[in-house]
Amino acid sequence: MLLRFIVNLGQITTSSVATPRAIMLDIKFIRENAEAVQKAAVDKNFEVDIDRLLELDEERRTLLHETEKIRARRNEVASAIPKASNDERPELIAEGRELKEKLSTMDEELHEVQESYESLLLMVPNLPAPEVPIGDDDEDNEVIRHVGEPREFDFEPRSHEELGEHLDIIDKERAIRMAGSRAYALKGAGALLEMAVMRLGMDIMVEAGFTPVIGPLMVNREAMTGTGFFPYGKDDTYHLESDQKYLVGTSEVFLVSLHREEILDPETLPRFYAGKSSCFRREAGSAGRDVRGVYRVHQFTKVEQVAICVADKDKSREIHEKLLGNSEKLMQLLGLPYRVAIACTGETGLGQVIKHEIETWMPSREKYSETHSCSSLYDYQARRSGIRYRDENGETQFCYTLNNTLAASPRILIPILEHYQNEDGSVNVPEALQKYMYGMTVITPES
RNA sequence: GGAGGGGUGGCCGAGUGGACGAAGGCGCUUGAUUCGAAAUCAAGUGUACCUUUACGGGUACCGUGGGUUCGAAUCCCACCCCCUCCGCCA
Repeated sequence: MLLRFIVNLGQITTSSVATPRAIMLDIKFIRENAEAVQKAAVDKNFEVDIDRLLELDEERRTLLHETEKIRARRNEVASAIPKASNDERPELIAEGRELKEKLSTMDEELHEVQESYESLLLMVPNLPAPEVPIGDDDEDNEVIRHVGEPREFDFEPRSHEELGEHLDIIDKERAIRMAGSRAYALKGAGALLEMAVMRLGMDIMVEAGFTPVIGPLMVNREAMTGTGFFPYGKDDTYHLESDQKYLVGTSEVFLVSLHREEILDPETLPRFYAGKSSCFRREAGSAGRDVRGVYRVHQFTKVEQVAICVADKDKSREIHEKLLGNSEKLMQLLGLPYRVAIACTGETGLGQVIKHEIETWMPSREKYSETHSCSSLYDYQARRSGIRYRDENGETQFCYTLNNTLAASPRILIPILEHYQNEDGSVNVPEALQKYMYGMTVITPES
């Protein structure tokens, strides 16, 4: 089985040996469900050796126990010294010195074990929900409903690329000249169209009670690891080397990280956020794929939904449907034909429990293609990010997180342009977008 | 970019080598008082990991990481962040 990602372990740093933080699936859970976890990794197409992890866990705990015993004695000796008589003191100091030596070698060993352990732990995937079909690629996704019908053209429809050029609203040639492959520029009605979709999207979000957020697009490694994009997604992420910052591939990174290392008041849950941001993706390993048009680009704009809720599967599922519903609402307002599918295991990301994709009909591709992705992660991100709440027993619990695309452009412009095109190469503006387009109803080369 | 100041618990704030997981205050919880409340008094009040059937015990955490020491919130080094002034700037 081909591995989806090439893993770079080199730069993962771990938290201190003395205070291991919960950073992944609960190790106790992994211990008790080793087989299921290993199966999840195989089904999801991630390579991780659970047996090795458990071995390291065993070693780690043994060393932890031993070092803690030495530390306890060291503390005892150290506090006895000031009270000791002059006769006793040299002996105690000698013992302390000895303990220090012992501790330093053992600590080093523990450190190494801990580091391997945590690196491995970061790569353990979350378990997919039972209803997720097992499979390798999107061929194995399970379509659960269709909404709308692909348009029957009584003329030869043009691709969005042709339309974009004809209308002079998508300029790839000039953009590529200054920025390289997969670059594009939206001009005139093209730029307005993108902004219109984003504004419509944000209106839906605000009406639904989501808090709009514009957040940092350059973030540190902790935010990337905390949201589960590192270590696996590292190759797909732009790195600003001189500042040790990374460009986010989605506003999910800053929306989830908003509450990093916080204990939230459960009264304030669930929290709903809508982020609007540029998104940056290197698209590593996809050279030569989807090179036509603006389907797969390095930089795009997105309105994203994020929810943080209590650790309850039913509640999470309820919110999942709500997020999905918001996106479908947008699609229906845009009047675009789409279908909804459950992503199979091979298409389900490291932390994802279940993912629904909205796939929109794209005439030029002659198929439904992904425009939205709605994911439940349970406590996967919250563990890594330290987002907790206090339950009714006063115990801290990790929150559950979810996210879904509300609208991503320019990809969403593809079905809009292609679906609403006219025989003369003009494009009708969907009614829902007209008010954000200064009343423009049709895009022509002159408009 | 240059010069200086600073990061301690939910908050404020003390602490410059041992009695400090950390004074004091505020806040919060519980109890006493009260018909009830306020005020007052008393007790409690961080996070995580390891261990234990349990009661409990242990370890770590004073921005982060290293170092010195029998012993570090306290001393040393590096980094991160915040504030003030200067420079530059949408």
